[in-house]
Amino acid sequence: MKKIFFYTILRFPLGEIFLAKSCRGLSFVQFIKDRAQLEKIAEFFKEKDFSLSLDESKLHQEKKLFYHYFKGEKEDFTSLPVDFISGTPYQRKVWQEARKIPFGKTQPYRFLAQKLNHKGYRSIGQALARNPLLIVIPCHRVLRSDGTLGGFSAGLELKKFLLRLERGENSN
DNA sequence: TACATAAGAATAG
DNA sequence: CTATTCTTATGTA
Repeated sequence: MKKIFFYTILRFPLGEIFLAKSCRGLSFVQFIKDRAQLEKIAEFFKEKDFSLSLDESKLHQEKKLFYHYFKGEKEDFTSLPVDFISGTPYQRKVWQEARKIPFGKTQPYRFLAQKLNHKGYRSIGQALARNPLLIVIPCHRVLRSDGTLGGFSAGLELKKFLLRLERGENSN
């Protein structure tokens, strides 16, 4: 029996975002850079033998949250049910820890490492780079210890945009 | 099993 | 600023 996912695509100032959820919760949130990105996503679901079905109505709640968020309103995604469809146990631990970073705050990678009791800071970055739930898992709020941004899988521009948004400096 | 890689950090020069 | 070293999960062979 194939697992079924409902998806929709929503617009925001920098482009489009792909949302997918299962019956258990939100599973996938990705920035769409171009058409190739969409095909990669479709392939990912195909390889996992998951079926995708366009259904906006089933994602009504999530869409509302994102629209509010992009208007600069303080939104809290922590109570939203999620359903991880990828990731090792370690990665999921890092993701769950990262979700707890509140709106508008930033933390160094070290902060997450300390919570997990080790010094392999780089593996934290590796885990966040595979974050399947953009924004819901706020990896854009994780910076380097010296205050520089570090990296971002969906592009540093997006990371900067999200940080400005949360500081209410979304004028540029 | 062995080795290279990664969105880091601390330190020395 | 750059170079070096430490660290650890992960992917590849």
